[in-house]
Amino acid sequence: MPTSRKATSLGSLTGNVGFHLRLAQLAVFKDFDGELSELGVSPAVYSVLEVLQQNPGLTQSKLASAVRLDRSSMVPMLDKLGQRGLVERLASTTDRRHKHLYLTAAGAKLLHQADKLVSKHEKRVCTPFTAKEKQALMELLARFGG
Amino acid sequence: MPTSRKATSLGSLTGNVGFHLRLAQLAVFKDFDGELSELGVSPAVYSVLEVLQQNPGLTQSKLASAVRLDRSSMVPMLDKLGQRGLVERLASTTDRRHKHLYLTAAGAKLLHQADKLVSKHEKRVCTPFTAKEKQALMELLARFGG
DNA sequence: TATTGTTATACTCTATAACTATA
DNA sequence: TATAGTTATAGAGTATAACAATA
Repeated sequence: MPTSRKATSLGSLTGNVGFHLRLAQLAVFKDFDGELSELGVSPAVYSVLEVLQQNPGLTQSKLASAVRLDRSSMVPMLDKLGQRGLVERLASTTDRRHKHLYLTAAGAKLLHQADKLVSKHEKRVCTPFTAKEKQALMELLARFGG
Repeated sequence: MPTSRKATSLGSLTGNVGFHLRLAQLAVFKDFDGELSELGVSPAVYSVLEVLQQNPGLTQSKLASAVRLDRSSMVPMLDKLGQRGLVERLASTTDRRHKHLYLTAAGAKLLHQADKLVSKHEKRVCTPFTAKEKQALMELLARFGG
């Protein structure tokens, strides 16, 4: 028998939120990667740099919870960013368990470049939406408790 | 110095689609897992079972592209489902490169159980939305080209 | 030559648990 | 006892490249 030419049916997956979130994220992350891989900036790296710029001196655990990673997952990531000279870890003087995180000048510069590319990426990825629709989408997504 | 009590600011991440998609997916998949882990059904497994029920006899490559995986990633997954007695691979009689996939009776039964739990999960995860809002969300997500 | 399923392999992301040093 | 960061480890998920069988 020849393979059927009918389009594959997705059945109940059509109404499945998680499935559609995954497909959307796949498309969006792929576009992100196409735009920012030349800078060596993944979505996770971007979120870390951005949060550190907004919150200089943040501790590792607080950073981890802000970007929704385990604090143990933060360590190798910060190791790499440290090796690249983008982020500094400074031991706290008052509570020596804490390390305060700061973007270096190189980190701030890279983030600035990344911001421009992220803007392009966001615009491209959101071409299917009007400004109102994008706003509505973001607002709906936020309700999942993210 | 005591650690700042201010909420961590997310800066431009607030308007970042990919970041919000990730947070939403994290929340949704976590809920899915809480409901269906007892059945040994992950989101990926569920999507495969559902697509096979809808499209009996599908080949591996077509299944892979339907659920957006590489065909090589399909192999270990189908191995596991085969070992669990949920899915059969039948060599095609006409094109011996193809293998046609079928849900077994056990697979259909498990999917039926899963469907009920997925319904519960979907309802719970979508409590923040009216029916109209959910529909709007799904429609917006679909526009990413997923 | 091209395609299907397969294998071997490796990489990314992430979490869990246990350790250390502090508090 | 509790917390911050670390380490070691493992698991899931996924992809790439190359191979055998077949078309």
